[in-house]
Amino acid sequence: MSEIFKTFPKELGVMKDLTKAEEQIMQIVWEHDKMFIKDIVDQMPDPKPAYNTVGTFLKILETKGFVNREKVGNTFSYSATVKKKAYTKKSMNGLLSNYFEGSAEKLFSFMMQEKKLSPEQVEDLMQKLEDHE
Amino acid sequence: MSEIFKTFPKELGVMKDLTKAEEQIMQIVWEHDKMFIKDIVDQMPDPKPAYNTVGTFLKILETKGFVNREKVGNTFSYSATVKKKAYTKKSMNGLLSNYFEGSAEKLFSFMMQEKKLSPEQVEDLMQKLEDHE
DNA sequence: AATTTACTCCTAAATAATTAGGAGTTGTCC
DNA sequence: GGACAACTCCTAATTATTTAGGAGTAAATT
Repeated sequence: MSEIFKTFPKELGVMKDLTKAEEQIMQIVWEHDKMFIKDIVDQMPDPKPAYNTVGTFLKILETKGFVNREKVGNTFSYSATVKKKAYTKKSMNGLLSNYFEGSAEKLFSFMMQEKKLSPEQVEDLMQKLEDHE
Repeated sequence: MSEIFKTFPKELGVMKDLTKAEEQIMQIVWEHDKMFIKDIVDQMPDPKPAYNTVGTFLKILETKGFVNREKVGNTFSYSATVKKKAYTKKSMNGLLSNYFEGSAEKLFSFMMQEKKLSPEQVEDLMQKLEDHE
């Protein structure tokens, strides 16, 4: 693959948004490499949707390019094609631009203020990250 | 106000989600303390929605508890009742739990990896925050 | 005082998202 | 080999969201 295309992965440019119901299914698919519809239904919280409901969403997700289906015996298994990390990035960018003027610093500041993380914890974390590089 | 109620602000428990169109309006209302419908329409990007469309959303937002309207002369002005910060918190919590297993540390790590922020920038930021306390 | 303007309130059309049923196929199990 | 289970594909009903028109009112304009 040429270098140019690495700059335009599907994950960034063309990626659609997920609706809530679609996202719920993706969360399950992301956790399990390959899944059958019935296994997805099993993983859903009560009240569990009908088998065909999940099937419908998988078809939508397939046309949106989020999953791929593969014949296994006489049925199909589904797996994520868009990685969770890629969608996370997209979601973060949305939140960042709508709520933090696109500034990651503002986001960090917000998170710390909300007492989710103390300066000491950030210090430790940073240390670990620096060590990794 | 008694101490007890500070524990259960509307912002945390009962707060509804905004749809995309509603959120777009709120973004504008959040930036301006009090607004008339026509001023909101003016702030919308092209193609601008009809006056009544914005009015409809403001009514929905009022029933959802996000805005308050106030008679000014023979018309109404609208202002946000849910603060942008409160909704930001809710959105962040959603993202956090869906994409970072509820861990702010994981979010921080992700953000740094995505090169939105270098360790040095975090260092500086933390310094500022510590100075503030 | 008739016309225009700017708004209100109510209503509904159009589109998108969610949910699932029915008909048909294939394989399995007494 | 008939009954049942598990699946596919197609279709549609229901509900939520988005969009804006129409009728009426009150003030402003000429």
